[in-house]
Amino acid sequence: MANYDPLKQALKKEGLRYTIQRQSVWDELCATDDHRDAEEIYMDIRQSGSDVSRATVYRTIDVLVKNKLIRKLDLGDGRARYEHKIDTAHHDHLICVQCGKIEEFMDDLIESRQDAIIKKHGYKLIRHIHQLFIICDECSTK
Amino acid sequence: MANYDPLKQALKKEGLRYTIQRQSVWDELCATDDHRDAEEIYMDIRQSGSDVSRATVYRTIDVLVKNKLIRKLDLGDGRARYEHKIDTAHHDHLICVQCGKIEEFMDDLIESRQDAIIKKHGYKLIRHIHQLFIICDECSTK
DNA sequence: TAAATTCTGAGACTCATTATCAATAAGGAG
DNA sequence: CTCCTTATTGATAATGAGTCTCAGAATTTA
Repeated sequence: MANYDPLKQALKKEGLRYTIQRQSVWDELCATDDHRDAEEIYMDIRQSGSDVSRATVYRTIDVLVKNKLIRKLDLGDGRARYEHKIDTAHHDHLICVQCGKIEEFMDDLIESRQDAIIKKHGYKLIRHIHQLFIICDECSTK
Repeated sequence: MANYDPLKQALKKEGLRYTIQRQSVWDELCATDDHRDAEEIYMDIRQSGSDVSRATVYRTIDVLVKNKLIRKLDLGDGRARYEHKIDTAHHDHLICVQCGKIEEFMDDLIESRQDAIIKKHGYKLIRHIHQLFIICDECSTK
């Protein structure tokens, strides 16, 4: 159908109302493939002419994460980053500890080994985090 | 040599003094194989009869992490956990999202795939985080 | 022993995130 | 379309892990 709208679907599922603020947050998240923190997203929304409070940005992000429209990344530096999941396949992250650049990687073999480990223990996998902290080529030649 | 003392070695390397407080923190960290947060470690030190301030616990932990005597775990819940690295091989973690139990796993194939990915990009691996969030067998039968 | 330097502890502070609550807006009933 | 109920918003206070500050205590060096 032409009107497939993941935001409205998620809100309906959660019994929440559709508002311009929530739309603005979602739009901003979809606007780039970056990995931004809440403050950056908040500032970028203002930049784009909309006005949504920080509180609403945080609240909306929570709903979107819960409904898997966006992914939350914890890089261990105290600020969560977010990326949208529109038209993206599963991937994990390479993070340059020097310049902060974030790239994505995916390895079927690693994924299947993970599953095997879980199965061996008789556990159920809920989610996983796999981050490779590196020094990128640009940073290492400086 | 019989007097190999990793704490004293690390302190010397950092140009820091040896104190009873730092010894207490190190002793407490070595006392269990648990994955405790700073507050738990602080309380356990008091429990054991010593008295070290929270500030000193945090400060000492930093030195120990920097010198790889202990490992810091970030589970994404806002509290860092610590585990000592005495007589332990490299491993990653399985975390039950229900009961919080933490187990360890290690897979050579995954490790080598990681290295291959880094090499392919021409990067240098500094460290990695690989966490499998699961529901353990006990929790799933409840 | 004295002087110089490092450590410690108590509490103030930071900073990302969450909670509070009065004012506002959405959505349904009529 | 208007009223009414209920959810949402924004401003700001609160939270909580972790860090910083600084005066007094301890250690090392001279």
